[in-house]
This record gives sequence, C-alpha cells and structure tokens, in this order.
Amino acid sequence: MAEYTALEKIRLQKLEELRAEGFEPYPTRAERTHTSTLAIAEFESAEKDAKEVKATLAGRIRANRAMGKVSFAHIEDGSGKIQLFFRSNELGKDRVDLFNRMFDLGDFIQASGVMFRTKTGEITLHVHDFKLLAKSITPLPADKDVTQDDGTVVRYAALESPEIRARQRYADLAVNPEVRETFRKRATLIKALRTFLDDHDFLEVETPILQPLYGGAAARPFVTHHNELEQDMYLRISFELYLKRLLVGNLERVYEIGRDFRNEGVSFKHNPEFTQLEFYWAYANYLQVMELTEQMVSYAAEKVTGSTTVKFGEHELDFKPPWKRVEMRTGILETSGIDIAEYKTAEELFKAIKIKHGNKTPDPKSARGKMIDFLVGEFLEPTLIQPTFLYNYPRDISPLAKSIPGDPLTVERFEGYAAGFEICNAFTELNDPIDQEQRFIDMGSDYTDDEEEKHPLDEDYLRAMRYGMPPNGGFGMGVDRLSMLLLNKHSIREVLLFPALRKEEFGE
RNA sequence: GGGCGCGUAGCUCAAUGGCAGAGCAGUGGCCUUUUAAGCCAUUUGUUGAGGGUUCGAGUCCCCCCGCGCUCACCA
Repeated sequence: MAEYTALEKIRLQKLEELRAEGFEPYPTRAERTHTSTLAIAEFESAEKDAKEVKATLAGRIRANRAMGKVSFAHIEDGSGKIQLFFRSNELGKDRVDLFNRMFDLGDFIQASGVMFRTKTGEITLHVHDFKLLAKSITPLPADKDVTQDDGTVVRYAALESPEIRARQRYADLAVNPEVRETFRKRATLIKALRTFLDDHDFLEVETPILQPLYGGAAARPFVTHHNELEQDMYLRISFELYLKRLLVGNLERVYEIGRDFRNEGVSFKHNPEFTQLEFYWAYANYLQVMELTEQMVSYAAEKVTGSTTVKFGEHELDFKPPWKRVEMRTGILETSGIDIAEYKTAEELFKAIKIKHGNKTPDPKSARGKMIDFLVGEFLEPTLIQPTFLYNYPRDISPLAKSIPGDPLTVERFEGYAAGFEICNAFTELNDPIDQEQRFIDMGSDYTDDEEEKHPLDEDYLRAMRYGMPPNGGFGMGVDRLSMLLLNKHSIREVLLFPALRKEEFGE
C-alpha cells in the first residue's frame, strides 16, 4: 500500500469531496477541439476580422492565480501553455470557488469558451465551462522558486536531482519542457536516419534479439533462459552476423535500428542497453561506406538541428562532408611518436611504448592490436574533435574485417570520431569463409587467458558464408551517442528516457 | 569493481558539535485583467537506514543503501 504524504492526503480528501458533490474525478471522455497552439493561431487569424473563436482545451493546470471574483490559470498540453480566465459573475461563485478549492496544480482539466486577448495582450480562453479530466494526487515538483523582496536574489527551482529526473522521467517530462524537446529531437534523428537509408534503397529488417549464440562484437552478454526449449539464450550484443547472413540470401542492402545489450560498466557514454544502427551494403567497400556515412550524419544533423554545424560543449562541430581522414599509423605516429609499422609483435611494440612514454603503457599481456588501441585511446582520440574518420585498423582486433591487399596486419576498417569519442565503426566485411574460420580460431587462442574476450564460434554463420557472400561494406553506429552530439548532451542518460538504474527499494 | 563527493520539508537549498530553517508548493482569509500576481495568517521533518563517540550529532566515527564524478572495463 502506498504511504501518502500530508499533501497527498489533502488531495485525496478533495477527490472524495468532488465525488460526493457528483463530479467524477476520472471521467472516461474528453472533448478537446483545439491544442493550445492551434487555438492561439486560430484566434490570431480571426482577430483581424473580429471573428469569434470557440475552443475546448485540455491539459494540466500549471499555475492558478485566484483574485477574488476573477481567476487566471495556465494549463499546459502537448503543444504548450495557454491561459484560462474565469469570472465568477458568469460561471457562478460556487463553480469558481470549486475550481480554486478543489483543483490543484498538476490536475488535468478541460475548459470550453471563447478566445480573447487580455489587457496585457496574452491570448487567453474566456472559460464558460470546465471539468476535471484526471485528479493529480502527488504534487509535481515545483518548477519555480523564490522571490526576494529587495529584487537582487532570484532563484528558480526546477526538478534537478539527476536521480529523480531519471527514475521518475514522467515527472521530469511533465515539468521540464526542454526534456520533452530533447526526446522529440531524438525521434527526429531516428526518423532521419531511416529516411536516408530508405532513400538509398536499404531494406529495414529485424533480426533476433534473443540468440542461441552471441557475436559480432567483443562484449559480455546478458544470459537468459528459455524454459520450453530448455536452453540458455543471449541478448544480442550486435546485429552484425545476422545482417550479413541476409547478404548471403541476396538482400543486397539491409539495415536495422534496434537495441543492443552489453553486460558491462555504466558510464556517461555507456548504458547496458543502447540503440544501434547497422547497415550492410553489397558490392561496396569501406571507402564508399565512409562517403555514405558523412552524407547520412550531416543529413541527420540538418534534420535535427537545422544545420550541419552543431554546438557541443565548447566545440562547434561541422558535420558537412567531407570529413577529415586520418590514417591510423600516421595519426598514431604524429600524436605519440611511435610508428606501429616498425613493431610487428606485441613484445616489440610494448618495449617501444615503454621507452617513449615510460609510465603510460598498456597491459604488457595484451595482444598487439590492443596495444595499438591503447595508443589510439591515449594519444590520438582526444585530438579528434571535428568529425573525423580514423582508418586502417590492426587486424587482430578486427576479426570480421578484410585485410588490406598486401598488408596482412591491417584491415580495411574505419571509425568515425567527433568531440573525441567514437560514434561509428565500419569495415570492408570479410567474406572468405576459410579465412573467417581461421580468424575465429586465432581470436580464441589470442585470448585464451582472457575469458571476457573469448567468443563462441558461430558454425551457422560460417555455413552461410560458405554458400557465398558478396563483397560488402558494413557499418555500425551508436544512435545514443550521435544524439548526445547533435543535442549537446554530455551524458547518455540525458538522451535515454529510462536509463538503467539500480532497483529502487519501496520499503514495506 | 577501486577512489572521491553528495543525500536535510513535495521541489530548490540553508543551518561553528548547542532550539532543524528559508523561498516556492500547501492550508485559511482579502482581492473583478493577473502572469514569478500581491497582502495577512499558518502547517509541514524517522536530516537516506542502522550502529557508535559525546552532557549534546544534520554536523565527528563505523557500516549499509542510493546517486553523481572519476578510474578500470568497454575491438
């Protein structure tokens, strides 16, 4: 049973009084004719011809200013706020008193009347009738604060507690309009990505989230169990292997936007479930994917923000193609002074890093590719502020990518960076089943003492590939991260409606 | 998982180890064009939970819970 606060008990009592007086606090019907913005727009155009605009509005009470025989209130609906005007000589003293006594901030009401403009010029509904649509029991967090008489100290209080904002996103949304705006823009982003890919003849598909084997990325999976099949299942960590199976089936361009699950740490840029976009494009290679990527992201930026240039913290990011391109070996050499091509084994590379940078070294037990990754993260990544493609990756951290002809240690792979963090990952996909099988096996032996990096060998995927897979370019992008960049949010929690949080204890 | 920080009224925040407070919200009243309405009066607390030190703990110590930052992890 819920424990009610003093404020809630007062509202519950009002609810009972309303019922006793014959008013249903949770009626089944609403009769809205206009949103607040529509009513205002209609009034503005009718005003010139002195025409009357009648409207029935519905929304939450956000402010109420009772002034004796007249009252002003603001309600807020999905499109914005609008003022209501009540006059007791028209509605009757009892009804206005009822409104002021029984209705609280946060209640949903509907009000009918005629639009007019007040003395101060605000377009307002002159209310002729109203009813309660839903009583609010728990007060919304106050969204305004303090008035100091001397006029110097002004404090506004909004719901700011990051924990309450995330746990009770409903309250955050109800009270902070800019949060609603963030999620509208996020929806615009996803729609733009879809439109872009659809217009480029990609087919949107859906592949299993529950998988008997996981793969396509290096991450720890969530494990669950199917009772009837009597087997464990994994929540997918990527879409890759399933989408590439579709290329075997002659679907030449496919994409999926959906949720990935990784059983790992939580941070400002990591949530255990996150939205991923992947596409696979037959007969293309990573250079073509690069071009499509910069077009797609700049298109999305324009749709979401109206411009290809967006502000992110102190930076102005310009997503307009072409993006800067940095070859990995060159980039590492320039930022760390180490030429990875000179050190062909992990031992040699480790020594070189140790000599050059002393205490800043990777784990000496790492594979060579991991050490290169370390150099990227430590020295190169922080310099990649403007949208940049970092390309040509070490083969041993890219088991699904095709080698560069004549350079067996390097693969045709790139990652897109902006504001110093990774937003996408793509490569010319490996389509040689014999090579692929060997890579899986190498992968296993490279990381024998690293349980987390071990990956199950996907026999069915190899079988598919043996039927023949067209050469293709593949692409993956964290949609949440792109949202952060485009919306200038510095935590992934700001672009997720319900970010992962520890279970809340509700007591007895 | 490690380190650092935070947790006080519905919200935003105060309070040298010495009477737990303010504004907003709420409640009662006045007020027929207000809008951060105003004026008068007034209520609200297991100071995250538990233990300890002390004459006395919101404050110091221990432990637990939650959140934040950060490191690790994260092809």
